[in-house]
Amino acid sequence: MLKRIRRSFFSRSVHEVAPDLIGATLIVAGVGGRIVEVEAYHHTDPAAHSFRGETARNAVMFGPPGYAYVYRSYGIHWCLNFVCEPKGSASAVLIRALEPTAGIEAMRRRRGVADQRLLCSGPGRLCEALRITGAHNGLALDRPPFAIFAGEEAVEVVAGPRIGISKAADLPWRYGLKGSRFLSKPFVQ
DNA sequence: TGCCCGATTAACT
DNA sequence: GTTAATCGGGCAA
Repeated sequence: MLKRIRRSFFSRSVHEVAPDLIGATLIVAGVGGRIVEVEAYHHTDPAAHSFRGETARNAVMFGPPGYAYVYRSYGIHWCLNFVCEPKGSASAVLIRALEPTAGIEAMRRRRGVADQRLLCSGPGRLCEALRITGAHNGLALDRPPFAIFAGEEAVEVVAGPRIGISKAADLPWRYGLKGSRFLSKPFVQ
């Protein structure tokens, strides 16, 4: 029986929410899969968008938890975050990879590739596969088109340094499902 | 106003 | 291993 995650799930520290999201299922308009990789971004962290204060782009991060923060990366891709902690904390979890479980044919059409491992293994790829754009910025995570379900069984979570950042690159705030073939990059031992 | 760089990806050599 | 695609934030002037 699938248990839907409510907005209150996100009103905790990103360091609790991030590993708890591994194994949960994210569905957007009927398409999605199991979350196998995330990264935590805290407002005291130089690598976080919210580190230098509120701007028009990151305003959603400064709002209440349980909402989607979507931003454009490298002018090309979209990246999806879940806002966490009490309002004003400006902390969020970046969703980096999914194991596709629902709407796989739709994902293949949108992504233009057949290999299931290339559909959602990366923050930009997963947004293209789920058709997430700036239009989703600020939407509640417990209302359509979003739906998030708790994992049905306990999973083994591994941690490591985050990817693609230059500041605070040593912090082990990337979390993944141990042994998953759908990670954007493997975790080093 | 102009310049640099980034929570990326795919297509190169 | 390297590079282009391409946009907005942040900072210097």
